[in-house]
Amino acid sequence: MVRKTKEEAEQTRKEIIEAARNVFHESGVSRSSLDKIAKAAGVTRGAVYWHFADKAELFFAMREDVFAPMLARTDARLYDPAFDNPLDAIEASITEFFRVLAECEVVREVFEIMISRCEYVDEFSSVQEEVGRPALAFLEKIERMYQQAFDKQLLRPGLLPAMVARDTWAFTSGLLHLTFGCRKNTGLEQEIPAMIQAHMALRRR
Amino acid sequence: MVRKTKEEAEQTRKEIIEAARNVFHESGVSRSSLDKIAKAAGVTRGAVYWHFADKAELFFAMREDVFAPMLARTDARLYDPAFDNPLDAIEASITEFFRVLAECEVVREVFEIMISRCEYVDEFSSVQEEVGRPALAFLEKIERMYQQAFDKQLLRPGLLPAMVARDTWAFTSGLLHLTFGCRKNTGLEQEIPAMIQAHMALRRR
DNA sequence: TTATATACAAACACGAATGTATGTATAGTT
DNA sequence: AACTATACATACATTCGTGTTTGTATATAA
Repeated sequence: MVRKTKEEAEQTRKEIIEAARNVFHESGVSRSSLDKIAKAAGVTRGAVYWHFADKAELFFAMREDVFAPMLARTDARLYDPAFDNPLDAIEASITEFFRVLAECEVVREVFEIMISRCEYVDEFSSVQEEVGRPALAFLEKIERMYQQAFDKQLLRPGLLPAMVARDTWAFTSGLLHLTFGCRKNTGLEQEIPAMIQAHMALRRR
Repeated sequence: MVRKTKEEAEQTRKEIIEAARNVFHESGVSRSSLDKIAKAAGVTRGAVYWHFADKAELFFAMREDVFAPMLARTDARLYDPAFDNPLDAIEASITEFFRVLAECEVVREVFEIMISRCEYVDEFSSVQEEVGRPALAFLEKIERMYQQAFDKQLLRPGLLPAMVARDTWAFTSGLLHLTFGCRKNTGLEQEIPAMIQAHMALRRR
């Protein structure tokens, strides 16, 4: 029962990625042997090595599957022409990010793996850059939006776009990390939309 | 040349912890074999197993060495009676945290290990709780401080202590994570004091 | 129709890491 | 002075994971 059709092969590829996500999330990346992942996917290591060069490549594939759509969704809100107030766009974009995070378990698992179940050394140190780049990009995007808000006199007087952008940048990053770090202790997730709203209210005129 | 004196034994214990920190930081916790750590410390695995039950216990010891003093220093600022404005105390406490982080490489290495070179599963999942607890405690502390500021009418009108506390909480966490995530890309570290000041200025009357 | 590349499974070879058990010289203790 | 616990070093056994190689049935292209 070998030599599947192309569609079937693509299907097993997806199943391997899904299994990897589950095993990574359960055991951490380092302790997730390819054999464990293969068995979780109902295949052997042969199949895994056929589709992916090694564990790192499998990890990257898993990550890319959820990262790109996430960026697309948040950017769609950020640049939604329906908002004539840039501050509303920023708020909507961040809110959308955490909404997806709360609603989609796959996304949540991948983020949790990347935040607290992966060691960024050697082959994986590039992951940190790949995560850092969108983070930097996000900073630049919202700085431009805040600049627009500033030009439109929508920012509270005395506030500089660069500074409030960095503040929002840190706030967002912290919120993301805290959702995973202190998840069981608090009902933080329920409060997130209110926190985002309060954060933005701080800088509205 | 065995059976050292008690002081010498304590010294090798410290050297093992220091070696562990270096190796953890270089290779990540998972890929740091006890043999590698032992050799970095100039001893054999026998010595490591004599002082520590396993890698996790060694990790905990390394962490505790820098965590407790850090908490003491930031709390000292937070509760410094010299500040009659609680907002100044909060600002000083956070500033102090990042000042120590910038100045002390040992502290920086340990935090970097904990943030991006350790997988929080199995034996290490308890670490996440131990880190989450002080984080929660910090939230409660600054919420009380903000409450005092509120009572003294030092908070900008319309702001609720609980909300600004959470905002500062997320901001601080994000700043910490971003210093390691985007370190090489930007000169972020230089800007941190200004960012903290701007963050606090947002909520001052 | 035949040939070939595909999509895996199965087997192999190797290193690396762990935990433990044992050896041993000496600092402390009585 | 003799004894014992200490502070390691050394050796052993075992497990686990990886990368590669080989085998093989079949989809697919010619």
